[in-house]
Amino acid sequence: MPNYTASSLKAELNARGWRMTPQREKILYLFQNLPRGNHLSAEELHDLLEGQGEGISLSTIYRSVKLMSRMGILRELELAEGHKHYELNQPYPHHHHHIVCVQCNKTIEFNNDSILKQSLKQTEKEGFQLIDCQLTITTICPEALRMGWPSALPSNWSCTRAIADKK
Amino acid sequence: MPNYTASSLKAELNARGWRMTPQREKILYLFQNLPRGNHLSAEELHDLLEGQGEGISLSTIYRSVKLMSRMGILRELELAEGHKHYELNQPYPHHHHHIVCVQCNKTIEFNNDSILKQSLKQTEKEGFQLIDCQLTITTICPEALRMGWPSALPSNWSCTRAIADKK
DNA sequence: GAACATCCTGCAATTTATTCTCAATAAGCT
DNA sequence: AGCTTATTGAGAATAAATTGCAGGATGTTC
Ligand SMILES: [Mn+2]
Ligand SMILES: [Mn+2]
Ligand SMILES: [Zn+2]
Ligand SMILES: [Zn+2]
Repeated sequence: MPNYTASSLKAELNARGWRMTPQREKILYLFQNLPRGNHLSAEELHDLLEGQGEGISLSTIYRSVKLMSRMGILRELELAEGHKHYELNQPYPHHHHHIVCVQCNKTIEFNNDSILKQSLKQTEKEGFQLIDCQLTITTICPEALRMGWPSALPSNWSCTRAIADKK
Repeated sequence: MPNYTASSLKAELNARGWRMTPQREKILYLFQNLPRGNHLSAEELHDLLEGQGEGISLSTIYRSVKLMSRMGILRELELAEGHKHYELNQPYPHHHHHIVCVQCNKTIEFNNDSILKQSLKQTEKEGFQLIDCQLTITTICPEALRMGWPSALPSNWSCTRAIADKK
């Protein structure tokens, strides 16, 4: 995915029969200026824009992030929190993946070029067109492990078996 | 296949202060006998059990699949349909990943051992403990591409739905 | 194996994320 | 400018998922 500008976004929208709007431009701009590692929910995005005096209705937020995700401009993240998060979909070499702790939702990003490469290969082989690929690793973080996971952890729940039973 | 038995499931549950119940056993059994490539939502699981005369309340279904996912027995899939799906979490060499068409939700499974390997490496390097890893590739399928995606698609057109097994 | 503590289930009610409806507006085209 | 239609905002509607509670079941301890 290229780095979009207002006019390249407009071009891409128009090419598909869609329209450029101030709302879409503001959303793109916000994501492009978000520090790396930030993942916004629709609500958070709404509130952030609100705080900047750029009121955009929540309906439009939802419609926009969905559209922009399907266009490959944003990526829709399904981390472990019950709602979606969005971030800019950046091309190689900024493309990255996520490790998530199911105990505390801590999320860390990591780069791995070969995953995108293999995804592209697999996708082309099937005749599909890649929009995004995400490797999400669900884990228990070091803190939870230090606390004695799984037996000594506070009641709620814990995890048990890693599928890592060997090569 | 490294399947759980009723007694090994009971052992794991009890080790964490939880209990074996007929409901949990039936859910495990159902997933273990599900043809490969099937992904069940909570509702579908509920209906399937209902059809087998094994009525289990929907609340219990939800609670069970969540618990079993955190235990690493099931994996929770976030494909592009607005609700979660579940399948058995199988270790190498049955571990697999998914390609999904965002237009019609068609899903293809594929194996790729190096992804699990790299996930393990990355996870250990960070001091986390892996429960599951899923590479999800969001795409446009060949059918939708042939129909002129994105602009030329009739508003209610939809690809043929299928789940194809891939090697 | 009976008593006990507490975990689990089923049901209904509730929460929450996301989509939908529709009249008004505005973008893109000629 | 005028026309067509995509898009917006506001709220209602939908659907997935969670929760509170009372009765029932499970595992543990004597
Ligand atoms: Mn990220
Ligand atoms: Mn699968
Ligand atoms: Zn954690
Ligand atoms: Zn498709």
